[in-house]
Amino acid sequence: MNFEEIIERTRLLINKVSPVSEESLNLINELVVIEVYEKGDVFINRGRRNNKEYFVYEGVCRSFLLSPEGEEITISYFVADSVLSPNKTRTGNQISHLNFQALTKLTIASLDADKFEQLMINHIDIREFGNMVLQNELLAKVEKEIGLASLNAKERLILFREKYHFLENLISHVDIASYLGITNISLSRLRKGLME
Amino acid sequence: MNFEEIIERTRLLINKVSPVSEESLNLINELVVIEVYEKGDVFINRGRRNNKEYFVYEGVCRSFLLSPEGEEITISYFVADSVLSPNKTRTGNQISHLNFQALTKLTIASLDADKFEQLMINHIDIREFGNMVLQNELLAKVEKEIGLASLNAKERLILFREKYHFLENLISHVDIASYLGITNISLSRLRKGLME
DNA sequence: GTCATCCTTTAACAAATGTTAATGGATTTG
DNA sequence: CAAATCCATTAACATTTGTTAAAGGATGAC
Repeated sequence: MNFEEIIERTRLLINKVSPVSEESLNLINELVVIEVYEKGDVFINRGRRNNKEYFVYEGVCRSFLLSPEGEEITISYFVADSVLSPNKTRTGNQISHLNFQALTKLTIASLDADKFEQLMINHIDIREFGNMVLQNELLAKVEKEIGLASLNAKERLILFREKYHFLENLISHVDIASYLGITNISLSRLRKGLME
Repeated sequence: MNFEEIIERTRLLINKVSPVSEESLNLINELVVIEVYEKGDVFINRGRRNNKEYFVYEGVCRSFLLSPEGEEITISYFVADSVLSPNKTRTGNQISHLNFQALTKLTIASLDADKFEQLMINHIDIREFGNMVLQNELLAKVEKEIGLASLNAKERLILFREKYHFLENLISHVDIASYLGITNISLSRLRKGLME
């Protein structure tokens, strides 16, 4: 991925959220460092230091946690051309609260979070972008919360399909089931039920 | 509530999250406007404009939404000496995504969100405070999400009691049940089951 | 104080989801 | 190619949770 491609990728991704000036785009791109991971790699570990922001250029990843019983619970999915949860929302004292794992080959941009925060402070368009990422993050969480609190599993699966139709044949059903708050056996039953 | 009391209330509340200098405290207090509501009052309406930050001085309130079926779903509770979700996380284009309702007589401080954002930009300790509020907000959401995704209703009720023990005898069980993602009939059964 | 209203509990039954175990298909490894 | 492994499905049964309806208790209005 050459420099030109990176600039275009970043422009596309940022404009999807909240457009910034060409000057701001350049300032952001100066911070970009490309990282590539293989399927299955955990690239942010809960409990370890993390001080970066991330843009997903290619592939799919998820955030997950261990339940009290030691099962992996998928919290969120992140697809190509989207922004990972803001550093401030997934760390405390620079220590990560969550694990992030590549579910396919994954190409991401990483940016120093402190330097990015400075850009947010000094540039209103970058601040707007950052705030919009934050809003979208919370909005997605509230939506998921409502789903878990008010819909049954079948309805949640239907919503999941509307939002992430391409993921169902791409990633493990165990992961999807934990995201939906059910067992993978239930997921299999629901899939069958929805086929008819 | 006189000026001195307000200052002390604010100091207490802010120090619980992330301490700020005496100077910053004064700058924040200059923005404070006291609002008082009665039990049942909805003081932020979904779909209406809102451009304030809020501190809860006395009483309890909740955020809620209507499910697709028109039922009220309680998203979060906010108790005395805590900060309401940051404006940026509960609005989009200054339009509120959520309803907020007083569950008891409620005394809150409201602050102009734009002016508060300027304070965050110009004062690192206030920025730290704001960011910490944000982190706590997300952390609470992730915790709740894990609970909904990985625990059964009985376990969620036990957690709720640990976190909000005093609320169970104060507010409607219909509200609590929707927070836990169950019906109030199930809640009643679980309460009985846990008594033995 | 009595009536009306609201909230919680209880009961009986239905539906959804979990648990355990076995089966079958696909993919990888040797 | 065969064996091994992983993953999804299916089955049988247990448990949890929802639905509907009725009853009991508390609170406030008159």
